[in-house]
Amino acid sequence: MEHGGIDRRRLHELLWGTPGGPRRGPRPTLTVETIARAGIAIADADGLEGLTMQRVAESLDVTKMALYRYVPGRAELVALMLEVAIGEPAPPPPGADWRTQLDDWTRQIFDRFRRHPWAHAATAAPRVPGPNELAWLERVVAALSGTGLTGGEQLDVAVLLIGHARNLAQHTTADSAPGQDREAAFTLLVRGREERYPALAAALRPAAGGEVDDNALDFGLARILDGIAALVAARAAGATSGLPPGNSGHRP
Amino acid sequence: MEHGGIDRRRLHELLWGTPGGPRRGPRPTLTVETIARAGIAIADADGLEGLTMQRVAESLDVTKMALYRYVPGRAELVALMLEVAIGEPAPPPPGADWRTQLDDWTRQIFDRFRRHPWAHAATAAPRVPGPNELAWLERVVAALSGTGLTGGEQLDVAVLLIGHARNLAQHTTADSAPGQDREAAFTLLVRGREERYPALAAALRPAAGGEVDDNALDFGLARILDGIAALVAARAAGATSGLPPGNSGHRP
DNA sequence: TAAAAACTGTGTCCGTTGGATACGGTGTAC
DNA sequence: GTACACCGTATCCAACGGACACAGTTTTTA
Repeated sequence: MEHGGIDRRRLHELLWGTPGGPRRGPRPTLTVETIARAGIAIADADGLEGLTMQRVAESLDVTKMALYRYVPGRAELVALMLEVAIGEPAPPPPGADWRTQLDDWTRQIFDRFRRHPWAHAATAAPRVPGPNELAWLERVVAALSGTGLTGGEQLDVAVLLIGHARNLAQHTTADSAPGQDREAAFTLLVRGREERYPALAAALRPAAGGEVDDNALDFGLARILDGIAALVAARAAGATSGLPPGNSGHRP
Repeated sequence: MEHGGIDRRRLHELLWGTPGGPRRGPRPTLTVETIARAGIAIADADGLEGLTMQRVAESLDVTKMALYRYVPGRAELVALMLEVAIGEPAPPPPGADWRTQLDDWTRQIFDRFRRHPWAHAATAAPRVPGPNELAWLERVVAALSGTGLTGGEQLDVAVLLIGHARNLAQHTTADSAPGQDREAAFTLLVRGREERYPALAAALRPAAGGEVDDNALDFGLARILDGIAALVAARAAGATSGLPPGNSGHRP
């Protein structure tokens, strides 16, 4: 199944189209957003593979085929669900510097992804971005507009941060502590294979210290923001001496 | 479809089990690895939703049900495909410092993910790691064992780097330049909506500079490694003064 | 050497899925 | 008022993952 790809034209119209004027015929009993919210509820509970057109229709008290009057197919429905589930970003805290804004931004989008575990799989393929998705992006770029970073670099920062948030939201499966499950599973696998994975065995030993308060989201975010801060500082220093904002990577 | 979850016990046996001694009955015509490689070829060409048991069986000249003698089901097949497609990591360049090693490591796993676009979707759900996946992890931890980072932090670095590589492998869809498609698509969407996305519009303006040689992988990787370097330096300075390796995040 | 046991690949069957299509009812514009 | 556009529904279909019983093949056991 998965009959063909997604209908980009209709999806774009659904994401960006205006409500439209008066129309003929009977009044629609549903809305695209209503359908999307029903799908979100199902996917939140049973994951993306538990989302069937039948179940969505049942939860709305309509027939399965009625949904196709609003949505071209299942793939487009998932795309619309994503746009609705991500929602609008909260307004930035006024007067905060770029680092505080990006820190806050990453944690917010992390929360959204964690609330909807299926969102990770839904964003696995290249897709048509919706208004909300662009609004989130706008916030990152706006936070960085004061720094010396170029436009392309600002977008790269957004890609970097959203990737980290999304990745960590997947690893943190809501139920227990962020790193606890991971380390426990690894410890079981490495046990008896210490000669094959010596460094891993050493790292998993309790004596390695620092496991308490381990939080992969905080750790990675702090590292990323540190790295961005270093670049911002370099740009600020270079701008006064007329240095062009060229390649600042450390590729050996 | 997607009949139930994956059979963790059989998958663990398939990933970690030994070849086993002599067995009764007719000799098997297939191998699990043969099946996995056939699946990889199909998924590489037509994506994960083009992967059906029927097609895998046809490409191996057997019946669909014959595959179930080797693999519990489709989900487990995908997991095995992932382990085979990722493969063993290349040996680290001898004598390289941790930064060079991690840089090299990230680019290598980025390449693997880019070669198999379906791998991103295959790693969307929490899974049972295989020997190869653990070997990749081992390399990161080994590279960092000389630094002052704790075991948990070393694992966090691995999560951070693999997340970035995987994320960028998705955005870079092999065909064209890494950031070109992205910016072109964004520009089209923002056009006519500059008042709604002002910062984004400014960032996408050609006058923003720096678009040339834009590479999101290089950019993010350099930022991450810069951030890790700062932590390593702080740990090295703190170790001589007896500072405990506590929280070094910058949460405001 | 004969028989039993274990394992293989195959054919048949089933429930569920996404989706196409044709139909009758319903509301608006001319 | 009437034609037309739109709605929800009922029916139908192909493709999918998988269960199950069966017949053939090889090794172990008696």
